[in-house]
Amino acid sequence: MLTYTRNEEGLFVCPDCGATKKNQSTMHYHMKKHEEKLNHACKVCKKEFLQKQTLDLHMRSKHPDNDTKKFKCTHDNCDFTSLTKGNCIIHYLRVHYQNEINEIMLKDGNTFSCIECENEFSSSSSFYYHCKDCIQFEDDNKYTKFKAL
DNA sequence: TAGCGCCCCCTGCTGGG
DNA sequence: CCCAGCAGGGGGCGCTA
Repeated sequence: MLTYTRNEEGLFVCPDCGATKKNQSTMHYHMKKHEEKLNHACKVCKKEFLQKQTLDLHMRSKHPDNDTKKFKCTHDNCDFTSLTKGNCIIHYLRVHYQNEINEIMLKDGNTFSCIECENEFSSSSSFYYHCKDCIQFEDDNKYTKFKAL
């Protein structure tokens, strides 16, 4: 089995490809990819995934049971629900903060950039997700209050 | 060092209007 | 064709063995 080492900066170094990671768990995950030990298969449809969490998400979306959790949009009179908190945040900003976002969004072809922080994003989804850091909310913590149902 | 769980963030694809 | 939403991957953090 391969083992990783630390360099003089204290970073974890992959002996296989030389990649460096500052977090030990991240390097551990990286090493597993080299060893191809990340096969998580769905018991129902046999589909395979790299990560257990991805398998869990697949199970919740394709083979839901009574315990399946969803995140609900906290905006007044909005019934939107999503399997992931991230998607719920994107929905919340895209739909309910459209005006605020339009003020800071600069679209150039398929590239979305933020005039507040000058970051660029390759998709609208990632731009909207990013906007939670650049937009002034009426209720600062509202987007963090999405409840798992 | 190894293993696990949980989370955030980003991305690409898809389906509906 | 565009956009909202879905679903998957990468990696960070914390904890325990």
